[in-house]
Order: sequence, then C-alpha cells, then structure tokens
Amino acid sequence: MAPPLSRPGRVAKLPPRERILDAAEELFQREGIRQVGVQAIADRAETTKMAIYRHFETKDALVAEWLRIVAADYQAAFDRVETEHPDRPEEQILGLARFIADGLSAISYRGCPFINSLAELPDRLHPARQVIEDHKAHQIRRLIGMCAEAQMPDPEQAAAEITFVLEGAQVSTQNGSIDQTGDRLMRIIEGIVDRHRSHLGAYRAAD
Amino acid sequence: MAPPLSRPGRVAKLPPRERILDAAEELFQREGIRQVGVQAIADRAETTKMAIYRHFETKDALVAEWLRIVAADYQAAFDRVETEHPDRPEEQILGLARFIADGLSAISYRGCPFINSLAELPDRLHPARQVIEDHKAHQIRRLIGMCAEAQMPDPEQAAAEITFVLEGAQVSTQNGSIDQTGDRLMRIIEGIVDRHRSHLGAYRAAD
DNA sequence: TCCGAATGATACCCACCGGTATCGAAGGAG
DNA sequence: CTCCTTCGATACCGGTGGGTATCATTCGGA
Repeated sequence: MAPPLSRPGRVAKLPPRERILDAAEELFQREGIRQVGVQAIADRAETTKMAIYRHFETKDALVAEWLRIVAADYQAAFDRVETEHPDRPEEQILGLARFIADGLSAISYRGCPFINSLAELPDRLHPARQVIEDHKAHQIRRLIGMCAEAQMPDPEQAAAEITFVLEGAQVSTQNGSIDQTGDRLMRIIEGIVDRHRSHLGAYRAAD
Repeated sequence: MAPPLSRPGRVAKLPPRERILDAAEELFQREGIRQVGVQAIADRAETTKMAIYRHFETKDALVAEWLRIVAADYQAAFDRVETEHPDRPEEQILGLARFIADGLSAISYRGCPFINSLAELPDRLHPARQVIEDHKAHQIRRLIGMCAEAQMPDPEQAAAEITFVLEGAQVSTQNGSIDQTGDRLMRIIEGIVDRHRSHLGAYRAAD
C-alpha cells in the first residue's frame, strides 16, 4: 500500500495524488480557482485528467482538499507560537502577526487563499465553503483565547480588531498602493496589544 | 439625442445602456464576475446580448465600467463627509467608518466589490485592474490627508491602520463567524483615531 | 412624411470546461 | 508466474462561454 518513497527511477517523483495537490496549490493560488482548468492541473502534475478523477470526486472536492491543507498550515503556525512562547499570550499574538507579515511578501500580488476563494465561490453550498467557515471559526476562537489569557478586558473585541487588521493587510498587498506593509502591520498589532493589555482601552470593558 | 425619461409607454424604462449597467451591478455583486454570463445580464436587463456588445467592447470593458461606477459612489461618500464636517477631520474619518459600517449589512454575504474583483481577476493587465488600482491609490491619499489635518504625528501609519481595519471588516462579514461587525468596527476606528490623535501613540513618531 | 440610427430577436461559430469511457502498460503481492 | 490494482493516454460527450452576423422593427428628427 505504501508507495515507494525512494529511488523511483530518475528524479524522486511523488505519488500522483501528492503531485496533483502540489500542482493545484500552485495554480489555484497564482491563477485563481475558476481560471485553472482540470487539464492544466494534470499537465503541471505530469499526469492526466483521468488520474485526478480517480483521486477526487470532482474539481470542487479537490478545491476543498486544497483549502483543508492550507488551513492545516495556519493551524500549525498557531501550534508553533504556542509552544514557542508558553504562558506568554502577548508573545503568541505577536508571533502570529509576524507569521502573517512574513508571508505577505510571499503571497504578494495574489492575497490570501481563503479570502480569494470566498470571492470566487459565491455559492454557500460549495464544499469548500464549509472548510473556510470551520477554519475561520476555529481561528477566531483560538485568538480570543489568547486575548483572554493576556488578561485583556474585552477579548472578543480585541480578537476582532486583530482579525480585521490581519485580513486587511493581506488584501492590501494585492495592489501596490501600500508599501512597507509588513512593518506597518507589526507596528499596528503591537499597538493593539499594548492598548488592550495595559491601560484597558478607552471604552467600558465588560467586567 | 437625449432619451425619453418620461412615459415610454408603461413602466418607465431606462435606455438600454443604463439597464445593462444596473443588471451587471446587481449580478456581478451577488453572483460574482465570472459566474455571470453575458446572456444572464441581457436577460435581467430585458434586452439582448447583441445590445450589450453595441454599448461595450467586451465583457471585460463592462466589468471595468461597473467598477468605475462603484468607485464613484465611494468618492461621493468622501465628498459628503468632507462637506458635512468641514475642518473636523476626526469627524470625517468617523463618518467614513460609519458609511462602511452601514454598508456592511447591505453587502453582507458578498463582501466588497473591489476585493472580490481583485480575487476574480488575477490578470494584472485586465482593464478593471487599472480602475481598482487608481481608486485605491486615490482613497488612501485622501485618507492620509484627513489624518494629517487631524494633527496625527504619523498620518501614513494611521491611514494604513484605518484601511486595514475597514477592508478586514468587509472581508469578515462574508462568513458569519463574526457578529456585531458594524458596532465592533466603529469602536475600533474610534480607538484608532483617539490613540493617534491624543496621546501620540506608543511608538516613536517621525517628528 | 421619410430617413436613419438605435433597438430587439434569432441563429450561429468556436473554444474550452467538467466529467466519462476505454484500453494498454506497469508493478507489487501471493 | 499470475493476478489485481494503479497508472498513463486518448478520444469523446454535453453544456456553456464570449463574441458575431443578419434581419426586422421602432422611433425621433428634419
């Protein structure tokens, strides 16, 4: 059952399913979901359309699987900052911000996969939409947890603020109108954390 | 030359070009650019595909024209808050935020046209991309101006912060994971303005 | 009244897309 | 060696997309 991970002849060629997912990730991110045809994915994965439909029910299922992988990457970032800064929630939040800020230049010119997919898949019944929704809910819940641990008086508001800024930064990288986005983003997040943590903000906190 | 604006028979029917643009606005916003075919626009405009191609070179040109209209709406909002609160730049910024916050429920489930179009049109040579880029540049410039007038020590940073938050809020309305988005948005913007205006922020300002 | 531009309606072209059917080659397991 | 699964390749199908050609109709202006 386990495919050969060693010397499959010339170059180490991954099994088809992996190659398909790699190709899909690359193409979906760069060209957009609807722009990329199944044939193009097959070509780039050095396989055939038929092989794709042997591993995935439909193109939509492939899209959903791709987003599931991307979501796992984000979750891994959450895990990493938590283990790197145990019991230091402010540091965890800043670590997340740096993760996004560092990724900005990498995904420049082509924004966040989730935001883009949301725009490209208006049908709320699309299988990928469920993946996105779950991921966003999970993410905001974890972020609220961090804010609460940091003794912020209104963790929901703080988490919402951070979420808005992170997503806005990812959107704004797509057009060149705003430069130094990464640095600006870090300074903004630092300001938010400082304000919510120390002087309890300008508005009434719930308890 | 001027088309009849009165009693064209039964219901007041606008000239075809207007009906086409109205239909395109509605459908592009709700279903997405690529999802909507030219035939669907013609049907909804109660005209024919042929008529569309008599008024617009290509579908892409129609998309660009649509975004030009949307951009004009946003500019009108800028104009309005400026005339409503002359020499009160903080009020102007809050007015803009309220404009976005009020629009949130209206565009709920289907985000900002510019952000969506950015995701749907990865080709940077698409005619609509130029429209978006110009609009964003113009908007950020105007926002920086307001921040400068409000005596904020780092107007570029403040404008970037506000931009991120506004765009992030529009993105986050698309999935229901964050509720009370409008109220949260207003409180966040108030906090930003307060911080940048009064106590000069936590970071060193560039003189 | 007459003319010409703008409009409406239909049929058509070609390319591409998602998805399926079929067949042969390969390749590991018993 | 043989069997059975996986993989590769090609051809095909129905539907739809953007865009064009053609012709009849309407209607305002001179």
